[in-house]
Amino acid sequence: MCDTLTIFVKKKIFEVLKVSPIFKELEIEEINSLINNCSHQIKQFSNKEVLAYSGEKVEKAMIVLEGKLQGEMIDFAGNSLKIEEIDPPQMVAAAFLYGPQSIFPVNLSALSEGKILIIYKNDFTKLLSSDQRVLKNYLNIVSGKAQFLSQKITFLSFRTIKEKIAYYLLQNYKTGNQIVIINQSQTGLAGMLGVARPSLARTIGEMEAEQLIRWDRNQVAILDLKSLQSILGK
Amino acid sequence: MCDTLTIFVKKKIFEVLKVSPIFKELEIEEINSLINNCSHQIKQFSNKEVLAYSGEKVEKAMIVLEGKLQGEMIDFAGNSLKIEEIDPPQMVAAAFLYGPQSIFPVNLSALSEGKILIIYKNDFTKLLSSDQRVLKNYLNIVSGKAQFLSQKITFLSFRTIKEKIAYYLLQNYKTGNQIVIINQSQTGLAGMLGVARPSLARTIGEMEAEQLIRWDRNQVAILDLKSLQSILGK
DNA sequence: ATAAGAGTGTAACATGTGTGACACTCTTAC
DNA sequence: GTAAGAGTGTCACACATGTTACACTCTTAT
Repeated sequence: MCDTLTIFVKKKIFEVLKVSPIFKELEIEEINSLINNCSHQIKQFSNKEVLAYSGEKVEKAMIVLEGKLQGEMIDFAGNSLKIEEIDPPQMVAAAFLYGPQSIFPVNLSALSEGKILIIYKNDFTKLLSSDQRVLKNYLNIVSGKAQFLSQKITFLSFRTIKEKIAYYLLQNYKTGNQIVIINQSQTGLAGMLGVARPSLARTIGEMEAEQLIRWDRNQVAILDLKSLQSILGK
Repeated sequence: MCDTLTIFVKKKIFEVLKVSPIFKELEIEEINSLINNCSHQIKQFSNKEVLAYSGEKVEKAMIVLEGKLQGEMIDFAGNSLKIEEIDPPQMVAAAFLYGPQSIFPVNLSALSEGKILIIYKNDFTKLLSSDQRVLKNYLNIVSGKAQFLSQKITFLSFRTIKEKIAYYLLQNYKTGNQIVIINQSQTGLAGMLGVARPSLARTIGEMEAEQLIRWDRNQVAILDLKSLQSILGK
């Protein structure tokens, strides 16, 4: 019984890995042989468990197989600024495995229970050099992370909440459709933008009063595109 | 005469490239043969010239050979937030050559006249796959960039100017020496921290009144290390 | 020496945001 | 159906920062 369970679990794992960015364009058999050629382990984590602290050395590559993790910066007043959420089949701290420091920039904690695949750095390096495609994928991931962070800086550089909201909406705005879908609670968005939740609500209220937008749950209607743009363009 | 000049210039270029992070551990002859196997060009730029605008597509790898460049974000009030300076023999926008978007995150402008080496993306990709060491170097550079940006986020995440100052000083503080050297004017520092200049001066004044520091030109004496740390640690 | 320019100290004021509090709605599970 | 929890709207208050303005020092070039 334990055997069939193990087989079942393994099968599921490889299905997750197959759609993982790091193994893009590889077949399950290829992934299997690559993984089995380097030592690795599967770790179970529970909800709210902290998997790594900011400042800790990054010594292993981690890929989320099940559940959800989050990276958050703890500022020194004890408040936390959510940086990103990590779902399967994403890699954790990909941009911090190499480089001059290789130190966790955020606290890594679990938003639910789940599983991760762990490969130690040495083994991961071998894995990278053993397949050109994996290498190319990894490059794309790391560059993508840098771009994500750069994006984040753009956000934090805005002074007012109104600017942040305008920028966020215009980023997710597709021409032709006046509705922007927010797949996040207002509370979550506040964390994302690095502002206090009541302040966000207040500003949203102001922007509704000005007839710029209509905020409905997770749907936001853009009422006055030009004025919204002029908040940023002025 | 033109020939000897060319040879002289070429020699100088390869000396710069030899100490460049991307060609670390390679000999001049190896670099020469790698470069000559892919099409490239040398571009002269003049002071204050803008080499790339934020949002533009990144299609080429650039390495600064001479002079100084800067990346700066222009916020929508027209103020600029300096992000980093790029000296020879650094690579420009290394983290934005690959990845899902490959778009310049900042305006790239010249702080002096100088020269850059340009290699188009396709050729650069070939270069990467043709030498394992170059590839490894590139990985380190890109990861380093991500880490730099992450660092920057730490800065921008601080709420108060006092926190920013404390963080900045403690970062540049070497144990044993109570004096931190600021190689920047107060005005420049204000730009770096993303705050208004009078506000910075005011806060410095407050911190001097509290006997935390003594600010003298570009020398800052740390008077009360523990209290300074507790600004961040609280 | 003198003028010009950059960098600095400082003040009064306006404003945007965080804080803490409370009531209300909506969802979910039992 | 009901209770618990998460998410939301809103308020009064405190406070940190930007803004604008002016005077002062220091450096540099003429």
